[in-house]
Amino acid sequence: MLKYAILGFLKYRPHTGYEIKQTMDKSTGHFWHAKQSQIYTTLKKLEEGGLVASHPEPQESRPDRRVYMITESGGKELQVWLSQPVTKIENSKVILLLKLFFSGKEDKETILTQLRLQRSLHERQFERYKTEPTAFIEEILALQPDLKRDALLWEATRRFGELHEEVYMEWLDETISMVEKKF
Amino acid sequence: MLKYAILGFLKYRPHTGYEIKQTMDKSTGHFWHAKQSQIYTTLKKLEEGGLVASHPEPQESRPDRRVYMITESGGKELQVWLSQPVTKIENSKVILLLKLFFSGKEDKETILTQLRLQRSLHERQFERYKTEPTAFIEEILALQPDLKRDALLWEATRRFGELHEEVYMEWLDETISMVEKKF
DNA sequence: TATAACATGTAACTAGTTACATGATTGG
DNA sequence: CCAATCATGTAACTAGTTACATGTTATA
Repeated sequence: MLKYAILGFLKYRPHTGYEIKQTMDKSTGHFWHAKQSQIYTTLKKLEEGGLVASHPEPQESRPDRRVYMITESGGKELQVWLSQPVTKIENSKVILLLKLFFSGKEDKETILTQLRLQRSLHERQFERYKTEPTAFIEEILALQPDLKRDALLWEATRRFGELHEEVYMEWLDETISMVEKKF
Repeated sequence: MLKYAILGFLKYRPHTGYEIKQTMDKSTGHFWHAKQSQIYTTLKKLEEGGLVASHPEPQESRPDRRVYMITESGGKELQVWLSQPVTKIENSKVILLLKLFFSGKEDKETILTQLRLQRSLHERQFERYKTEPTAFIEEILALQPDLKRDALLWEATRRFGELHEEVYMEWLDETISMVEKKF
């Protein structure tokens, strides 16, 4: 899938591997991410398959960069993927829930510490999703006002993250007080 | 991580690989799942590491089963894992959002079809989370009333799934009407 | 009579993570 | 002067998926 994320970013403009990582972290970070190393290996595979093309760009006083562009065939592959509906819901993996599920023999305080730590982590994340992707969207829209439709969808994905963090905190609060009372 | 899920189930009672798959689907399915093949290979690795032990159980008129039990060392490893706090929030991957993010050039109807299909899938899933794990919890609690504490936590994880599906639907409705109006 | 459920496993593959290796420049 | 940023890549590994292989029995 990272393949399509990369093609998607390159559709807007050429990127180096390093830049893809940065753009990804600032925009799709809360629903799609990748390590730098995986980005480089995937770019290589994409180039072998003719979906992207690259050229080295010498820089003064900086290491050389390799700039990647999407090819016509890459554009088509992206388009086909985008037009296909997602026909199933993905089963996610949540380590916290797995641990909690098997924690019946743990003592009350261990569980509460666990849940309270998560509460603070998600609170921070919630604040992030309200500012970071918003800044990203406004920044790009100021330079390219023709991306209004894109920006509406970007905002929708940001909103998803916000709602999810909100409900996560709600659930943590609910669960913390349940454990406090009934354990 | 599947390793810990398996140890967790074996802590309650011995299971065959086949049974682990079934139990997992009915209980942790919405936040932890695995393919049958992965369960078998993981059991094998766990046995090599001495964390579980197995013996074959001949059956009349059925293929033989291999029953796995947790060992003392396996119990300890589980215990250590359970007591460690989860110190970061995991970055999830949501294909639908990735697709939506790059769909600025798709036409309105393609996007709406996509979102409406998801709406119906999540509605079905929502109904499931309200009944399936509940039935599982009650079934076990009827046989083993000493698992009351465990059952409280199981119910909390079920509630998480319910809340998440609810907010997912909320977001889909919000996004569908946004696309209808502004695209 | 067909298909779902029971039952176990291997092989090949794809995806993703961690660790290593290298090295210049800028800002505090 | 130290940490962060810029910049690219490989190797080894872990996790997970797909496909293949085999065979019985209960049930609709």
